Amino acid sequence: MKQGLTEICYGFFSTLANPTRLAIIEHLKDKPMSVTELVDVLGQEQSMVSHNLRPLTRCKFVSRKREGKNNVYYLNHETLDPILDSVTTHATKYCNNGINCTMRATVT
Amino acid sequence: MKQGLTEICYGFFSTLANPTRLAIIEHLKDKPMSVTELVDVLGQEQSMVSHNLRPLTRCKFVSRKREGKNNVYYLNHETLDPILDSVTTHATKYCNNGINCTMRATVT
DNA sequence: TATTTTCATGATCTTTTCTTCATATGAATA
DNA sequence: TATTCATATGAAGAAAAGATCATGAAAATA
Repeated sequence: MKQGLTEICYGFFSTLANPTRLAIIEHLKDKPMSVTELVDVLGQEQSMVSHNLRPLTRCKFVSRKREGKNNVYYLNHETLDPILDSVTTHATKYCNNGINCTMRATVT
Repeated sequence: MKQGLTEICYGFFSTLANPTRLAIIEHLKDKPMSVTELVDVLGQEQSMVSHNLRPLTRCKFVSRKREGKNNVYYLNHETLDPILDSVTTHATKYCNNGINCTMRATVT
């Protein structure tokens, strides 16, 4: 049974709506990296990086591959490149690159 | 001063990461609607609809136009159509249309 | 201008999500 | 096989976001 667009999008966007996960994505854009490498470049705790890799993996935004003693994570460029390009275009055109944005979605 | 991609994306995606706001977007895809009309089709409280229209407006996903005694909201198709198409494509190809997805991003 | 209709906003409580600490697991190497 | 390196997982307190109730404000109309 096919789910509605709203539900699918909710899982999709809420996985992306997190600074740590976005930073991971931004780094994986350049090259695949192991957890330890991500920990180094992000300056975050290992458990935090691992915790955040999980939803990214579940939603297929990244894939994992065991290489020697490392788990190396690969970005799903096919999905994410066009999406991130769209965001950039929108931000440039409508948001002055985010300068005027609160960067929060709070409903109030 | 230009903000990093991560920050811009965070505002962008967290605004989209909400079922009510996504439902609003889905309805506005068909045609512009007033708040009262949205309240009717969504079956949600008026204050809730208004509260959720705010971040959508701030992020320029919708625009507002006063028409008579109504505030009519217009979807930004230019930004949202390609994005939603990308999500659908991803869901079809990688997620079996969301059937296997928890639909939540929870870190644990 | 008083009233109604339409919509926005504020405050508060609830729920969800995040962060951190502690610990477990698994593969490689000594 | 004991140890180490690399990573995942669980649980719990903290923080953020959401839902609801109450109220305020603007435009149209009577």
